[in-house]
Amino acid sequence: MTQPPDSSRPGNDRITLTEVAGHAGVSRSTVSLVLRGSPLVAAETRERVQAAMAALGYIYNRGAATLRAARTQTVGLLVCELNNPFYAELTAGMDDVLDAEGFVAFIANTAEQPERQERFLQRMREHNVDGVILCPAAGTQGELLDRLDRWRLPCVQALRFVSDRGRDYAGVDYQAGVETVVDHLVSLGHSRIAFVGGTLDHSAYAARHAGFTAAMRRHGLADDLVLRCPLTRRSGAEVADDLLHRPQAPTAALCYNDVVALGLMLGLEARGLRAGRDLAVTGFDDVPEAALSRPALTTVATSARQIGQEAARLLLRRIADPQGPPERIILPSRLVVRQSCGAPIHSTHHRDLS
Amino acid sequence: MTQPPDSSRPGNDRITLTEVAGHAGVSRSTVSLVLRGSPLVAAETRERVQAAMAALGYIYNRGAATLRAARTQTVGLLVCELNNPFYAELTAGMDDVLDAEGFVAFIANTAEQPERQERFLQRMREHNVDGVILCPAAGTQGELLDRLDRWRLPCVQALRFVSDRGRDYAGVDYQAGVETVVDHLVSLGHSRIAFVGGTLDHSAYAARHAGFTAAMRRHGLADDLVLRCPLTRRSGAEVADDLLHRPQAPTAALCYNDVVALGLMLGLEARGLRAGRDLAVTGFDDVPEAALSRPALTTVATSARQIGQEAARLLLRRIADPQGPPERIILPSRLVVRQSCGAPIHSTHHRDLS
DNA sequence: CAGGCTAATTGGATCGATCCAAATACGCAA
DNA sequence: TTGCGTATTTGGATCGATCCAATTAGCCTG
Repeated sequence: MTQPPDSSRPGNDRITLTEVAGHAGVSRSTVSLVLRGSPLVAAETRERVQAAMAALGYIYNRGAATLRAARTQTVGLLVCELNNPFYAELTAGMDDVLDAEGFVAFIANTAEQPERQERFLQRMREHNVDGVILCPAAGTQGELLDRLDRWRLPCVQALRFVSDRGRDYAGVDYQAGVETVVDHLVSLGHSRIAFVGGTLDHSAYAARHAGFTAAMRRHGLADDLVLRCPLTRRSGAEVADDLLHRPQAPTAALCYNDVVALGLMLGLEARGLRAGRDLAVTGFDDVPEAALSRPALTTVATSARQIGQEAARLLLRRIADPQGPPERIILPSRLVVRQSCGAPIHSTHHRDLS
Repeated sequence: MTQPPDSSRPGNDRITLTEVAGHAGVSRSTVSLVLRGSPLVAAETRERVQAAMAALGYIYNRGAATLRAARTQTVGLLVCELNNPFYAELTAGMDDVLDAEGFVAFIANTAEQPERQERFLQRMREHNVDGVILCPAAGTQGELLDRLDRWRLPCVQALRFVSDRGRDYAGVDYQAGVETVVDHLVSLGHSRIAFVGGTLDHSAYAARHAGFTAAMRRHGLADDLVLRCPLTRRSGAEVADDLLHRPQAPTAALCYNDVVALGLMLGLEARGLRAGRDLAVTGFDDVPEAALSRPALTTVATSARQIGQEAARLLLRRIADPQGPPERIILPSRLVVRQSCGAPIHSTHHRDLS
């Protein structure tokens, strides 16, 4: 009927700064200064306090600190598609930089759902994050960024943007990447080139499509062969028929990303056709499988990890200086020519491994 | 020389519960009760308070709440290798469940470094997480779990464990998975089978190796052909020579995971050999590339996302009831027979897409 | 030795919520 | 009208840190 006599109340055993102060024979204020590495404290005192902290097993209570101090040393990562290996790499890159600066990141997978993204943002605000890195879900309204401003919540957009006017952004030069691919295909003699894949509207789609259009026009070629389809292997495979049974069938398919390209190659194979011989196929991202498929996929390499690192760096800078000038970091991409575009097939000895 | 006159102090504009109370004409206590959904509050009052919150744009300050309340609604995710697509999927699964319960997760990539893992754990404690999901870095000492106990920090191990005696764990039945592979290879007539890959010692390695040994002995076969190598494509390729130039060369290589297996297949090819014809090759994980390689890789499918979900569920249960009985969830794996093990080659029409 | 200056330390108020015991309001029976 | 039980509401103390103005200690100089 009563509490068990020996019941040690849960969580009551946490050592506080006051207890450390008692043990070290100084005031709370001094311990607090030591915690924050203030130069005001005498070396001898500092050591005594640190010894006390070690002896008692003191753990800093950031929640308490946050109540007074401005910062929490936390940031939010809102990723539009966490299960995609590309974003995994990106996240790892962010983690590298944040860890080095003593920050911890909340992670959230918005799964391309704006309302989920909204929910997570609220939650992050409740947790008082110092800023967020956002890969905006497709369909995100531009008004969101204004709200972030009003909330005074520093935000860096990564890989995609709702708007990048006057805002921090880290991404890849998708347009130039696609243009390089077109140039390469044209140099191989192709003139009917299709742009394949992508259903959602966001800046990353727009940029690639713009690259396609710009390069085609530059070469005086028609840029109207655009097939939108979901970014899955399956849809890539299914689009093969549509592509080949047109009045003027293209001789090359420039795919939105590797996943679609790999799917398309499977679709061709299932029809007894082969990429690189019957249809030139190219991808985008250079996922590990690209080097591995037969024929190996010509694609554009982007360094996901590095983008993650840059985005984190931008955010930390913005947190430190909210008024500073906005920065855009656009990393270059790199054309990786393999066999799927019809270039001469090399010996497998030279295939790249990862 | 003085502050600009209009300088609105940063962060001073946050609405507090007290202001909501004033606006709604009730006390702070009442607002607090509304926030926590207490049934004590009269419906009419509740509505008035909620209207005030909406009108003022109130944001709950969890940091402040944490100071008094026991819970933070946050957990930590310590992943040993975040950039691996497998873990990306796992993380997405955890996120699904945590989101539904209103929790947010801190993420940390330990990158197989115990000291990094240690650092993150301290940081999570500072942030007062309610619990952690741990994929222990290779080399983690068993003593860590005791410390977690002492800290009263609920912990669920996932995919690997340091020790699972009396502890929560969610993972895959690696041993059974490997045994199935051995059985299949034996049924195809193989008797000299090598176990290839893995350098780090952890439970996931031990379980697979145990499966190999058990099944081989069961069939009365020698289980001593074990080649340890790093889990990269490159090492997989390099191991091919070693494998083939032994006095009694094996006829099958059961690889630790798909990455090594895919590498090994490339190594064979570079020597003019072919998996499934000159050497049976199998993998583990069923990564997307497995279905895509030529020949397609026979492997064992595990559902990463589901494991993530289960691990999160276990953790939430443990947080709710710290004294409850420990639970182990072992999900089954599934043999996926493709061409790399020497089974008859099917038409590509039947190849599975993802 | 007083006075001034720097270096180091300190106590009390404070952040924004929760907890708890106590106060108040209301309805109804005696 | 009083008394009492139930339903609501409330003020003050509290969590564990930080901030700030004020104090104390130590040293040098004239």
